[in-house]
Amino acid sequence: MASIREEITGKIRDELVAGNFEAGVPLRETKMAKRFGVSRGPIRDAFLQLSQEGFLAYHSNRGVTVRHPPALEDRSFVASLRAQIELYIVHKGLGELTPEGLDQIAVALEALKVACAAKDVIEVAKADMEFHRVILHECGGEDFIQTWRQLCARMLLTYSRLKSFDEAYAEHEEIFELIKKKDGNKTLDAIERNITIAVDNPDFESDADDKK
Amino acid sequence: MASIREEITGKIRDELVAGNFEAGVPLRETKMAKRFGVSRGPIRDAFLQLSQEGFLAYHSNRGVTVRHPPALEDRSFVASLRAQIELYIVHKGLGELTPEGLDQIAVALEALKVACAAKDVIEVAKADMEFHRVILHECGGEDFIQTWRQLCARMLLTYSRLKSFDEAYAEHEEIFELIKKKDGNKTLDAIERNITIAVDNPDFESDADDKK
DNA sequence: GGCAGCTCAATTGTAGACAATCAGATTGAT
DNA sequence: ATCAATCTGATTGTCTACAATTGAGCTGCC
Repeated sequence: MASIREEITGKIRDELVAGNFEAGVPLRETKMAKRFGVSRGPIRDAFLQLSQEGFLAYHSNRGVTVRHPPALEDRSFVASLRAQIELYIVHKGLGELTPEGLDQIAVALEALKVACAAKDVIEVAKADMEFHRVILHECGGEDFIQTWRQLCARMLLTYSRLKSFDEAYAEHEEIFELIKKKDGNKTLDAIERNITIAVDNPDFESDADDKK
Repeated sequence: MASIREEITGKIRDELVAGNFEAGVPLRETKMAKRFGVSRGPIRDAFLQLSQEGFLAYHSNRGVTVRHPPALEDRSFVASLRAQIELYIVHKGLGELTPEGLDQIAVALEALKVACAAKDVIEVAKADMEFHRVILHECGGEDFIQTWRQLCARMLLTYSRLKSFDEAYAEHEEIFELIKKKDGNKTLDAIERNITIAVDNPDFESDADDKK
């Protein structure tokens, strides 16, 4: 069973991904503690962790605020870094992928299928990342997951799958099929397309952030 | 004045960089708390933060252990990611660098000079990173610093400037001079060389880490 | 009116006590 | 002797209370 801190961290993270909090507004330890019916301790830990993950901005003695998404011009760079990590790990670990690993990936893909069918954007975002995470994990990329997570966090602050849900799922299904075939080159291509394609789309509000 | 948590985090981080703790051994909250004469609260926070930064490995209900350095084969990839971030930020922000910013960089460079003169490897490592950090900061790269920090942490777990102290300093001085001239291309080259050159050197113990 | 300094409520930072959890040792049956 | 269940000491997880810090509003002087 997960600790309170982990549970809370997950729940708050979900809400941040869902966009329930406006960028820049402060989150109060007391308020969150009351809301979840726990003491401030675990909330504090969760805030600290989410700050490190890149979702919140920590201000000494003044609490945390919801972090602004990256500037438009930086987003493709973030995506590029994330893609590089995934490609590196999959390239390295695809060979040693175990049948059990494949099963795990299949489970994650199934979750994505359900989320897409339900047209639940938040669940799709979570399942999308989880699918990629499982792949990295099974390919032995544990060492890079923290950094990968930070980059994902930045992307999730403006998650926007412009394609239809069906297409989004199809993309990931293709990746899975290629992984099963252990077709290295095609797998890498498919992953790269999947990560970078969603970024180059300026048909969203600019989210003009005021620095500081 | 910094909070206890921040002070403790810094001190433990320094010791980790210095290699005072062997990889894999657990750090105990109680022991640290006694050692620094504070309660477990700030220690806990520090452990959590250092885990996120990549220095420690967090195990649920079982505390933290000193993280193993990245596998040899992964190190150049880590360096590459770090270099890309620095290059991207400097490329973007070199133009808007203010005179005050230049002063800040000069201060950091001076600290590196002192550390090199003293032949204090730990201080050199810290000053080296701080020099780069200030540059990123002054070039408006605040948004990427957390990720950059993680990558640096991985590199610091096996910091080894094989060159002489004088050469190490000279490299950074060159970077500073090029920045002053706002010579974009040459600056980027110099930074890239500085980051990646220290990695391709297998004349160190392998640090053969057992996974898990 | 404008501004320096003060006051105070709100909020985060830290301490210390208690509860939950885990790994290793002990016990006991087979 | 082997192995599973239990016990136990050490360690982390959480809670409550208190201290320190911040920023906003007030006060009074110019």
